[in-house]
Amino acid sequence: MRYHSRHKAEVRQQIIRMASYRFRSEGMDAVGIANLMSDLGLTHGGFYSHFRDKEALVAAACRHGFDELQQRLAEVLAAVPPDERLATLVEHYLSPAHRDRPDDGCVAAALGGEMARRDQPSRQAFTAGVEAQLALLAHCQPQRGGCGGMTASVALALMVGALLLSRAVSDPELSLRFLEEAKRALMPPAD
Amino acid sequence: MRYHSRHKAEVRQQIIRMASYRFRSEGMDAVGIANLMSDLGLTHGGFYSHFRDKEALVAAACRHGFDELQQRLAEVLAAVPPDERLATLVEHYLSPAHRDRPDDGCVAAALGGEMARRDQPSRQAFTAGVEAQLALLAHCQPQRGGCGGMTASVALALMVGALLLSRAVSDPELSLRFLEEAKRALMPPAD
DNA sequence: CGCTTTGCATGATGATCATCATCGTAAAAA
DNA sequence: TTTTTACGATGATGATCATCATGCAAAGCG
Repeated sequence: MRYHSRHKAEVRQQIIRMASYRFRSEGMDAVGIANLMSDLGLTHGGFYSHFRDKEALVAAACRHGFDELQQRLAEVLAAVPPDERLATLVEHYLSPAHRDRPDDGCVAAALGGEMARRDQPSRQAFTAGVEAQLALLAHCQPQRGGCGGMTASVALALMVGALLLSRAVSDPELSLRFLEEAKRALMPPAD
Repeated sequence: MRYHSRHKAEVRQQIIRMASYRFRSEGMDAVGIANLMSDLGLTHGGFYSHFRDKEALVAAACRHGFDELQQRLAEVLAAVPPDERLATLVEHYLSPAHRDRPDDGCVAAALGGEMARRDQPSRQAFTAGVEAQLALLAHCQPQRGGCGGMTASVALALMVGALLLSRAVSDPELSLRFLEEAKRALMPPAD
């Protein structure tokens, strides 16, 4: 090998990382291979020695995005007493900061809509990520039943939907309303 | 004018109608002008005499999609006693049939993710549609408070999120779980 | 120090994209 | 019947797309 043996793997990782950001912020169709590679100081030629096609990159980027979030969240939640974990997670997920940084945020909310139209490999990677999110959510329910009596899948659907709508809507007030009211619905109702 | 005076308006309406279907089922970026026009037996040339640019079509298609749904729902709900309206709406929205026909379904669920990245005109049309949905939802809450104690914006976010995830996920069982559990959460809890 | 290996660059392919300028033609108006 | 008018067809523009075939140059191995 002409570079040290890790080099190819490192470049591959960089491609995936950059793709996972740009896909989330611009959409998967809007990011071209050549443009993406040039972000890393490379040209489009080498791409196909790393991935069979764009679909393979989408799947890898999807996995990477979920893994990264999962890991980051696990760290944050571990530092918080168990009965505050749900509140911490919800507060973070439904914050304006998360709304305004889709590139660094939840893959499900950023790419869920387009995922429904993709091929099997990508959708499988996406599904695995969603399942991991569900497990994490179920794991930090304060007591039996879950978030204000919701199951994990209901809580996830609500969070994803609220974040998605808060991003799509052009009225800042309505945008905030989606975040705030979802937050309230997810937090334990009593003081 | 060479055709009868309604002709141009009719063609315009057909373009919008077709666009609103194809945008929902294929995504707004994936549908090209030339391809869309050829669906109507026309060529790409005349498009720009109907719309300033593609963005204008997106906004119009968005309005059309919401209007159509709003009208169809209003008809269905009017034929149902007030205390069954919420259940009817939820049952319909979270049905596998709706999941499997995005082209004929909710604009918010199909295009919400991509809407966040579009220009102002489209997002304003989208926002107006969302507001109409919220009003309709608030209007068919069975009693004070709303769907199992949810506000309209929470109910909408949950429905949109559940439908979106049920479409994106590749596991049929998980897909159904999103629909069923969201349904349960939205229906009045007591028998 | 030369050989082999291979990651990446170069460039081509053919397709599609949004947009616009031009023009024929068919229908309405006269 | 003749004139007018504008819808929509044709074709060009320049950009970008995913994908692949070829070739260079550098790094590890001998």
